[in-house]
Amino acid sequence: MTDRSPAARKPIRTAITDEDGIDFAIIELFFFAYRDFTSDPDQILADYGFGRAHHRVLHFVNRRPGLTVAELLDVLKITKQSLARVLKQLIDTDHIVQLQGPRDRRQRELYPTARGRALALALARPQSRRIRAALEDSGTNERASIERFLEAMVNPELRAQIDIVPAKISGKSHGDH
Amino acid sequence: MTDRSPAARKPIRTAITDEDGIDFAIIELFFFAYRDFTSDPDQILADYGFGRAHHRVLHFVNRRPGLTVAELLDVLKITKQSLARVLKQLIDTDHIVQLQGPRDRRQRELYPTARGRALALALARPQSRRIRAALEDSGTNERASIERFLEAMVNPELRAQIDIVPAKISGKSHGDH
DNA sequence: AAATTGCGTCAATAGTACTGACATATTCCC
DNA sequence: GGGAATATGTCAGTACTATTGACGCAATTT
Repeated sequence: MTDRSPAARKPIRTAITDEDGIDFAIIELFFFAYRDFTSDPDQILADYGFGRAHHRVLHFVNRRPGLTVAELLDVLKITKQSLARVLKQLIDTDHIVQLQGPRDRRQRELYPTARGRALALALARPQSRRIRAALEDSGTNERASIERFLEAMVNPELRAQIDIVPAKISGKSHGDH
Repeated sequence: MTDRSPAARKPIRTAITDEDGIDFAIIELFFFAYRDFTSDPDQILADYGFGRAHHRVLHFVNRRPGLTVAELLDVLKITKQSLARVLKQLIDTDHIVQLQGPRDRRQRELYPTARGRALALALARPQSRRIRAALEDSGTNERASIERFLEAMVNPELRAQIDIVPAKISGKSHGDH
């Protein structure tokens, strides 16, 4: 089946373009943007012996204090076993604590400690700086359109995960500005 | 030094907000958007026994036909040894060919084959569809502002890597001659 | 009482990355 | 010409993140 003839190995010397209406420009920009976006916290995490997995857990536990292990697995889309090691390390280092669920005592509600909150903020700070700078650089007054675009990039079924977050929903939920 | 007292493990029950001016909304949206953005090609790659690493190599070899191994390593920011396995598989399956450099015969110029070109397109198609849909959904007529934002998110020193690409400006570049 | 659920853990495996070391061919430079 | 530097390939060892499968325990549900 596989064509091993020399012809099949002829090199194509022209660059792929936006033929077929494929948006390579944004595809590639998205790759580079995300690569650099995650590189900031990666540097900090290395000091703790943590990886990106720890960051994600820390982030969501801070964003939705009291979420259960099952809920966390659902958001991260990883397996229980993958989470286990990472979560254990974060608990052992007092970044996260588990509390028995009030209604269902089988559940473990996850909360950040002061230390976990501090680390989450430290990790988010350079990312936020980068975003702010990008919004200014690009002259994008329209922060809202960036937000809408990113949200529209998420699978519709999964958009629920986003809206769980407090801030966003009622446009201006008290608390900050 | 580590405070192991009970006080240090007190749970924080309030969600982290945009306190300190941290832009959690976009941080999180970026995470979800990229997660789903990469999930499309991941599905296709699985059929070939390939992973995300193969996708990246394939993409850049198609984008910049004739780039050398060293240049590819620089763009991907991985080590030679990491690239080796992936590249070997792509060559063995006739997705990519190596040609001896014309000026410097130590160099190996990398080119896609017809098959490699086809796979790159197949992988990009769903991503491009998602982008197109997101631009329409979000009513963002201003595709340019999304592009500017993403570009501004990239480390300035590394923006050169982006601009190497032909397409963008004179829609009809010939790659080489 | 029995079945189910939420969580934790053990064992085995895989994919992707890393560092270090070394071989080969080629080119550069004195 | 000959040595140094360069471009690539490869071998060995390690680490991290992820996977699946299986099992145990406690609590809840039926």
